[in-house]
Amino acid sequence: MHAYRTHTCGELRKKDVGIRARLSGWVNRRRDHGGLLFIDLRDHYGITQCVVEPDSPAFAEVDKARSEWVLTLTGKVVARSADTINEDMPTGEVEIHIEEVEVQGVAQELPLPVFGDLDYPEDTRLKYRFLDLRRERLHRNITLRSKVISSIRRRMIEQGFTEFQTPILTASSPEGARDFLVPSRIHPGKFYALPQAPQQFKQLIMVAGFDRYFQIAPCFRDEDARADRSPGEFYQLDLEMSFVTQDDVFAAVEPVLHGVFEEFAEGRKVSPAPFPRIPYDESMLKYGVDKPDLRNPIVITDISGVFAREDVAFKAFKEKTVRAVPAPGAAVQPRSFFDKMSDWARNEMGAPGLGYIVFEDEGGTLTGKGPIAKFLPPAALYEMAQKAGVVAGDALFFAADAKKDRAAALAGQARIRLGRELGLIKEGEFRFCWIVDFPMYEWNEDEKKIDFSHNPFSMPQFKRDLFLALDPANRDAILGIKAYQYDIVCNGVELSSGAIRNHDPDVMLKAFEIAGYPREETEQKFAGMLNAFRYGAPPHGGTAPGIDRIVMLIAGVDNLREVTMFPMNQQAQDLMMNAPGEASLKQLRELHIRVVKPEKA
RNA sequence: GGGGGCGUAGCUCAGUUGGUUAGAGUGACGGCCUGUCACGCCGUAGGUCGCGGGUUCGAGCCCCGUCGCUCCCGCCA
Repeated sequence: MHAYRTHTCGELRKKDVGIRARLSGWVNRRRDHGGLLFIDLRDHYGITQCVVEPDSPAFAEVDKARSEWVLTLTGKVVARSADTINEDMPTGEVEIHIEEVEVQGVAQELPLPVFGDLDYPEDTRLKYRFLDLRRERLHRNITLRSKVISSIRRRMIEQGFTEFQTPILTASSPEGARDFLVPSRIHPGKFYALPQAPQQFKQLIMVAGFDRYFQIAPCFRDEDARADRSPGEFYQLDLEMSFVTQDDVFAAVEPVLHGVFEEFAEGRKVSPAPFPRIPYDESMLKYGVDKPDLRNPIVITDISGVFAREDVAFKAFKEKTVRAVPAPGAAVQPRSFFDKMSDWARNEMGAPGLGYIVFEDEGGTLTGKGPIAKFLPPAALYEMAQKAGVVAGDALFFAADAKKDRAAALAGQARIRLGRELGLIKEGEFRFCWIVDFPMYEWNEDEKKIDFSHNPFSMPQFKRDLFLALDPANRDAILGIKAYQYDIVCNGVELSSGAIRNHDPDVMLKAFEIAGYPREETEQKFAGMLNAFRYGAPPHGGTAPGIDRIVMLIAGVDNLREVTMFPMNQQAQDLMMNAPGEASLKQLRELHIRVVKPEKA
């Protein structure tokens, strides 16, 4: 008989009755009936009830065992009597009558109980991650993550993609985030950077003549954490293809994402391919964000024109961008509902307020109620209702600002909030969309200069010779340029961004020049890639959906730590391994590093 | 860097307007119990109320500072 087990703890069934079996696992639960002692033994696969009676030679030893001790139990598999069958357990029709026991590992009193489904403080969970991971929910999530990744990998390979590894110790990659640096021992004063993404490598893979590359790629960015953004490191499904248009990339990615979500949907609805394509400008207008949650039925409208009418006396909104956010059925809400929205806009959004009108039906005519309504004659009210698509019983909230972007953003946040507060968001659905035609550049008001608005390696949607001839001072023309740049969004979560890349060295130098980088600097900073592009570069493009966020959506959790095996805390510390830690003087000397601690304020 | 929330037994939490010896559940320990599956019953131990200072006759509670965690803003295209 095997030293540790003949079966797993999730394996034994009625058909096994009569055999002698050996199980190893953790004591999930101990129930002492004096003359009779039950041990629920748990391993990765499941739980099996084991029983020992006082006349068994093993009784005294089993009696000592406590929660989370590791035991090897040997005994006969016995059918439970009809009245003791546990239908909630897969192994509930049988139990083991313990004849032998071996203690493999004892456990101290637990700082974090494994049994039960209570919530525990994050620092306790992180410090004792190995205990937290034993618990059913986390154990299931991490297993799910693995299944999702193998499903992705299988689907990518089926579509003709090939997986390659790219370096972890590399040069700084220009994704815009802060780099993690690794000092070089051999080259004093020089540093490797951990890749923020394998961006340049995957483009070089295309230049190298490979096609359809993918990788479940670790990415490193030294930026502060959020619930859906781990500090330091995360994984992307990184992919790149040659000789493709934007539509080809979409057509390659859609079946993978749709397939994976469908595979683990468990009854939830998944957008069929092709996913809707929404231009960036349209998304900013209708949803006020570039990552709309399409489960939310609210659509924002621009009604600046209504407040500009001569017969509208409400001066505060004149000459401003006014966006209307419908609140379907909100007429029945108490006054406090509207006050709370306004408080929220003031306190959290830094807005002067959030005006509103409640639409009602009075004898067949549409009327408006609320502080602003009296400034609008019936004709203006009617025009507004028409434009915003509201009827009697609905309300309209107004986001107004002299700056278009700020009005859009406030409206977008109000839309999200109203959707939640009014219970309008349909659960049990995965609604995908592509956001396309991102602007290539944006105006940096602080530094009074033109910046790349997203990925600097995207191909501008502009005729080559006209682009090369652009005057960098022609701000209007430049800010109007769109890029072949796209995001994929699911339920308001940005899963990835991607682009058709700029593979033309002249266009690339020009693109950087417009953003204020002299040619020499671009040449030097991206020497590897620019150089490669001068020896025959294919048109190529790709994208990189975030693995962690995909698993979060599928697992239905709102924190990355629920789907990450060994996460760090918000301060980017590993409380279990005590990382980051100090380096010894010897290590520092070898690396030619001296530590200068910040002065305490 | 900034803002909100939290910090009381090993663990999860309660603790009224500032007022006697800070409680419960769970876990631990001891006892009883032969069919439980969150077993049940009885008992015992377990507390620097995050830390420091202040107000007060009196502080877990109020004030100031500080530390830790968390969520958000900045940042991350």
